[in-house]
Amino acid sequence: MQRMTRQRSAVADALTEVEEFRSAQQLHELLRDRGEGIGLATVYRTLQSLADGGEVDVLRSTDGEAVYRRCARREHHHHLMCRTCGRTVEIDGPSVEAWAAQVGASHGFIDIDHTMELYGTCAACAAHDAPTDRGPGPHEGAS
Amino acid sequence: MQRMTRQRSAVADALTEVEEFRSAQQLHELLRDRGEGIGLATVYRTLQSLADGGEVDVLRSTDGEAVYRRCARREHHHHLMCRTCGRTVEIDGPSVEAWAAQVGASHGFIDIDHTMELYGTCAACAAHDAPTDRGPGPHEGAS
DNA sequence: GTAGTGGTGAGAACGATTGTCAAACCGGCC
DNA sequence: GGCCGGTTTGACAATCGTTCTCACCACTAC
Repeated sequence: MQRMTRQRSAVADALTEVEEFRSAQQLHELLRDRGEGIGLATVYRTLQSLADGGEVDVLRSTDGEAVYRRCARREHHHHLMCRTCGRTVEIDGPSVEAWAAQVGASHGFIDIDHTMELYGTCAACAAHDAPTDRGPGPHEGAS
Repeated sequence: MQRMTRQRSAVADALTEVEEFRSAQQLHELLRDRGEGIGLATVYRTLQSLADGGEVDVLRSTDGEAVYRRCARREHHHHLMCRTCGRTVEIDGPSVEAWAAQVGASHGFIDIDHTMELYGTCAACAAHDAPTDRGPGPHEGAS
């Protein structure tokens, strides 16, 4: 149960090469451009099964699109993403885990889980922007 | 610019009463049930403008649906939500803010922003479940 | 070779959200 | 109070990401 097909390894390979989060549609387009004959539905299915198996991380971009990435580490970790170029850095948040569990417990909650992502502007992108005028970005409302 | 119409205040009122995160569709249904004649598009538009004005917090449920909530505090804060009943607690994360800024800076990122939500099972729901057998829940993959 | 099982892909279906546009409405002005 | 012009509304179409359907293909065991 779970064969390694041409399409499946193509998706896995693409994810390994690409270091950033990509949407299913982007990956599909990338694979088609590369000459891989692969259907969109297959890309979705494959990504989903990879995600189920913990092979890739999934998260939702702010506009609700699911984006996927193969991460170097399999343990729980977080990401710091450049909001301009999309460059991503994997980071640890040891204190966050502990803090989350503690806050949860203090409110009587158990089985605490959490999601957390950092966004910023990386050094390279900050340099490209007019250094004099970069108003307060569109800070997301929630959380 | 920005009139106070019947529909607009209906949405605002509904959000004030409901203490939990609700999707636009849920709010629309709630208002229709209540007898308010209001269109779905209007609910979306109103929620969006309320969110733009910082009147309500928006976040994405794990299945990509946008959910809205009027929060007691307007400053930045986080949420601890029961994954069973949806009950939500607003929490501070002072250490998180500092940690995020520090981690970002150490990677050369500026203008650090973050999203973070906690999920758990509240005491009431934990009690309702068979206390003997509640396997490890469907822990989300990412983050 | 043949049957069985799982994978694939084109397109339809679906659900959330946004765009369209004429009609209703709000608020200030007379 | 009544009028006027821009704003908001709402039914519906359109869009977009994602999932479903189903006939067909690939691989394995016999």
